Amino acid sequence: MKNNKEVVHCIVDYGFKRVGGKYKGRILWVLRDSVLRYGELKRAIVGVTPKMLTQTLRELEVDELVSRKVYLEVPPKVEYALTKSGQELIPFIEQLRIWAKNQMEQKNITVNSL
Amino acid sequence: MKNNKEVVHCIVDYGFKRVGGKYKGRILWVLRDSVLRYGELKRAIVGVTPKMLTQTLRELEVDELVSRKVYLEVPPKVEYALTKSGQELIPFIEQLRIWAKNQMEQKNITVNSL
DNA sequence: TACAAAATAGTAAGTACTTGCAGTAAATAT
DNA sequence: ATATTTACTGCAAGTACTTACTATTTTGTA
Repeated sequence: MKNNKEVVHCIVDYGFKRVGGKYKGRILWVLRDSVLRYGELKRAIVGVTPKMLTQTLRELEVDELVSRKVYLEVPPKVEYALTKSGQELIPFIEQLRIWAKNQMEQKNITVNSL
Repeated sequence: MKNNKEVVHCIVDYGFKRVGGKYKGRILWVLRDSVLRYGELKRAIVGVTPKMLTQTLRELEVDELVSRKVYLEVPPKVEYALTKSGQELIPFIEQLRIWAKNQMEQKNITVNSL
């Protein structure tokens, strides 16, 4: 999302710009109750390419929704966790999730993985 | 969003796919408490091109978040309103909005229009 | 000494999303 | 007869977003 991130039209617009994007919601959601290493996230978010995962995590980090902790070991170890702001977003995602669940039931849609 | 809309990885993924996109959130939000004509929406959503607005409204219609009522008059008159599913999404957007508002205050960000 | 492991970085190529611009329809006002 | 109004549609062009693939770092291990 290099997109006019500067041009915010309204508060709702601002909100969606922080959380929008192909993987952000899922990443925040899996981090809701556990700190995860890069590789663990990779396995959790089925379908992400490593490049995309890293890139998305960087954006979340810049926006201060996710924190990154590097352990100086070899092989490398990096842990990702929600920040306070990130945690505050969880109830919101939870609500979307409830809505989505109902929709999927009504429309008889099933999920590919998980 | 022609994007693998078919490939849903999890419930959260499904939810974000319905509401994601550059203008969907804003459109749903302005429709929260009033039925609007195409032209009114156009003025409300600062920055949308007519093409994009139409396209986005079509997607929302297909997803049954928004209803479209055509009056057989000349010049044409078309009204857009939230469906039941669309309305159920409002509390969610409201929550994102509260979060976003806090964030913007903390980060001292201001809005370009509105 | 070559090899594996974990977490990336860089660049080119591909695909999806948006914009811009021209054009349509049909009744009414001029 | 022509202009005006409203809500679009179609297509080409432009921009943003993703993927694919190659490469890097460092230390313990075979």
